[in-house]
Amino acid sequence: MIEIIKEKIWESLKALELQTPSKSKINVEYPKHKNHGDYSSNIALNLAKKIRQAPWTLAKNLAKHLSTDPLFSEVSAAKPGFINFHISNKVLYSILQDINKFGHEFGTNFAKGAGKRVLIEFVSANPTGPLNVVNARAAAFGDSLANILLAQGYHVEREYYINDAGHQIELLVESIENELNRLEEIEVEELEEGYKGEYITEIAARILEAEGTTIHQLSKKDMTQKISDLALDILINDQKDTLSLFGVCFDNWISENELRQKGSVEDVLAYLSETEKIYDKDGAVWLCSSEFGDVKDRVIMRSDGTVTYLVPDLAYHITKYKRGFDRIVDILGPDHHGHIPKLKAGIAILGYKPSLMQFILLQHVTILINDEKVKMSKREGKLITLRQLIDEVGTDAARFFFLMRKSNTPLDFDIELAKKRTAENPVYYVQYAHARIASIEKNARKEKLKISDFKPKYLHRLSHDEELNIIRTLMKYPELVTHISSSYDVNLLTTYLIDLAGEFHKYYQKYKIVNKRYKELSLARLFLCKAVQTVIKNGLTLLGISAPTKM
RNA sequence: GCGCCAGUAGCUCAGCAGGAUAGAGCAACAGCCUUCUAAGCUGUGGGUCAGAGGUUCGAAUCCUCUCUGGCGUACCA
Repeated sequence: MIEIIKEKIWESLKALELQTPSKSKINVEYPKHKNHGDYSSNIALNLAKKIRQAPWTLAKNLAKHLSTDPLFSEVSAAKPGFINFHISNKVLYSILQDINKFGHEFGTNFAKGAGKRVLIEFVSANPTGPLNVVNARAAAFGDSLANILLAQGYHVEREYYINDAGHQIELLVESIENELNRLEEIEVEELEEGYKGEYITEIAARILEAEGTTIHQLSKKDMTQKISDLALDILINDQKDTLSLFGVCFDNWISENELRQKGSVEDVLAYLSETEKIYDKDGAVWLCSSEFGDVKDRVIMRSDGTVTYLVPDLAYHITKYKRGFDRIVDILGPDHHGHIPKLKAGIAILGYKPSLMQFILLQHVTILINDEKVKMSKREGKLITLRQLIDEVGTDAARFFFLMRKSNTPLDFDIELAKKRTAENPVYYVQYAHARIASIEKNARKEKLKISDFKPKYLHRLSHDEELNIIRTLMKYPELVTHISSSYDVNLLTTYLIDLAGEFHKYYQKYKIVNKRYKELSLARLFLCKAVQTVIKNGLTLLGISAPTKM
């Protein structure tokens, strides 16, 4: 609708033989106050200076010209020079018809993405333990964003990068090996840094069960390899299972280990040395990242000859470029933001366009139980895992809660609230609106009111402010989804659904929907309810949350 | 020190593609179930949008500085 109005304004300016700005400069927005109409534009204020005309006169002229358009019931000029648009009821009614006609496709806009290829990498947790709450936030966010981009016609691939190589894996294997020995009452020494927690014991026990004591007959090297293979297999599969419980499925699982075996690390080092943007210092090899926006240069090869994390990560990102994506999105945890400038610099040095990459940083998640913050420590193995979260509050509530906040603000996750089955809990509030409508429809069937008997001419029975306002809210849905596909503010959809559900609950409370004495009115209201239900369901689906018909 | 993110009602936060009187939920208080699910609804109170400048016809929104908090600033990943 916003686009249509922009178009209309542009045509009007042309018709009035005024200087026309580019359409993208025309601003149309939702006014804060209802008596300012459904949409408003400040075009007269912005253009006044250029045209040397008072904004007020310009606004009046434009309003007069636009008010003949059947799209609007009223177009008026307001105080300093705003133009306020009131959409005609007829158009509002036609939106309801659109919603019920398009059903689950209402709110899609495939033309926007037009098949452009987008890669979204998210979660990518170390396979050194179960998924934690920040991983969970990333999973909910990345998956929902992917859904939204898909609905806008982008060709999206969800990707998980498995960091199954490097120092952390060595530590993991050492920890398990130690635990294995401990289980068999072989004397062990405490590891200084190593992984703790029940899952280490569990994995050790499972390996023991699968392999028996024969594992000790292997050479040290073979045994380490065996443990590594088995442990990673267990951990990665556990992550996959948990994610799928959470409703998240990845298209690609990329293994760092495999990339390394293909020699991509050596390749990157070779490319880098050709660029002359690396140098030796203090026995290590450094990258001139500071020339490309980083705060300082970075080591890429340590004095012991091993490469730092940056190198395989560059190798990995090059594969993203080579696969020809139009947009590369990385969703990262809060502890990774220092990594972005290095990566961008490296990419630029290697001759790729850093501007194709977009980074989304998720902030911390704090778990609250009975208003108390739960302290977590990975080293001690004390953490709340995604699996526990799913068991405690369920996938629907967890996903909704993770998506209520902007990605770049910290999130407090109140477990008690997420478990509540009352209006305080926004998930239930929204889902209940959907279920309630299903229930109303059931009641209508009992009363012999069939939605198939509905006729468009009944729509004018929807005349209350509440009814028209609900349609206005429904009308915003498609442009909201489009907006989110560029801004990545997935939280706006969550908020929108809460608002829509609220409007509906209030309406329900005030007006009787099914009343067989007033057939036309009842059918019109059922038609409205159906549309509300469709939009709630479509929205929840994008968020990866179920829309139950009974609660 | 430098960098990133944030600071809006008692609490948790929306709003920040500059707009016309700053919003919701919770908490507090007062109400609504012989009526399509009370997992719901109605009403009341509550604010120097951290502070100071600047840009603008117009700033919670953009810019600069200050203060406060979180994180980063590894030859960790």
